[in-house]
Amino acid sequence: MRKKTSAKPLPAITEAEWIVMRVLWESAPMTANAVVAALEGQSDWKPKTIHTLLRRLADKGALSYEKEGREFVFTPQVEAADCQLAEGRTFLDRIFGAPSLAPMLTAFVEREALSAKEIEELKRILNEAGRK
Amino acid sequence: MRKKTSAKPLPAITEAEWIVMRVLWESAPMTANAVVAALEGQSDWKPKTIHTLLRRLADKGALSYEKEGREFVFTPQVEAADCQLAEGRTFLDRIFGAPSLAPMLTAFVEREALSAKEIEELKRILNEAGRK
DNA sequence: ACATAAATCCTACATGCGTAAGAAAACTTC
DNA sequence: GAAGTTTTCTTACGCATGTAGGATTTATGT
Repeated sequence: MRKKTSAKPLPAITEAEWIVMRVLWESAPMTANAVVAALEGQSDWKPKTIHTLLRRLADKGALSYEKEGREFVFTPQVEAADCQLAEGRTFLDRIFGAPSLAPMLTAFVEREALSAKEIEELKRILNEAGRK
Repeated sequence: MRKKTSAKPLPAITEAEWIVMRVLWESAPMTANAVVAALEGQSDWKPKTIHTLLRRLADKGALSYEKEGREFVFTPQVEAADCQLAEGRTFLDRIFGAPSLAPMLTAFVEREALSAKEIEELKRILNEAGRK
């Protein structure tokens, strides 16, 4: 069975929202306060700001929430890899004019932005990909 | 002599502006009208809109312009690869939380978003990078 | 030089996003 | 069941961005 069969359209996630989503993807389900606590130190947002972001994400379907005692508990409704892939394609299109990784990799190489170690890691990832 | 010595801060380029910059990087120097003509069909912007984008890009130093007869001629003042690298790092940070290409490549692989041909091309780019 | 056409300069406006305060509701504890 | 505390809901506001119209200036042909 193919993966893409039911492909619901992914919600647009803004820059600030990505920070929140990354926390959720790592440790969901989480209460609003747990998210606030997790972001302590990583951002200087007021709790109210984080609540706003959670609500907006829930509004657009990126998160679900259900009451658990006194607090809401949030859970991602979209998968990280799907959103990352979609954002990646959009990004490549915007910056390089084509949804392919090659021009991006070329730009990094051209500016010597990759260490030897990173190059090895990327090769390893590609080799595993090819072998499947 | 190192490359980064004079690193002036790159201007922030918005989504719409990237489309204009890509045209300029390909065929600069260009008059405003040449840019408008080049974007004919690729976008449904009114000429005035494109003029506004050119002006904003000039304002922030991404383009220079000088009068050539009746029209201005625009030339990029920043290099594509530099901007692409900077945007790429920002993007990787925003989406994956780290400025490394590996997580992005992993996400693409994980979703089987790369053809065998693309994988080969990426490997080739990496091999050339390593050999320098 | 004057009219005309073409270019540039200034101004504008809606929407989205980052950021958050204040109001209202709900749960807890006495 | 009233008071206090904690959560959620409603509302807001400035700035950036996409999108462009109108006013003004500049070149050009006669």
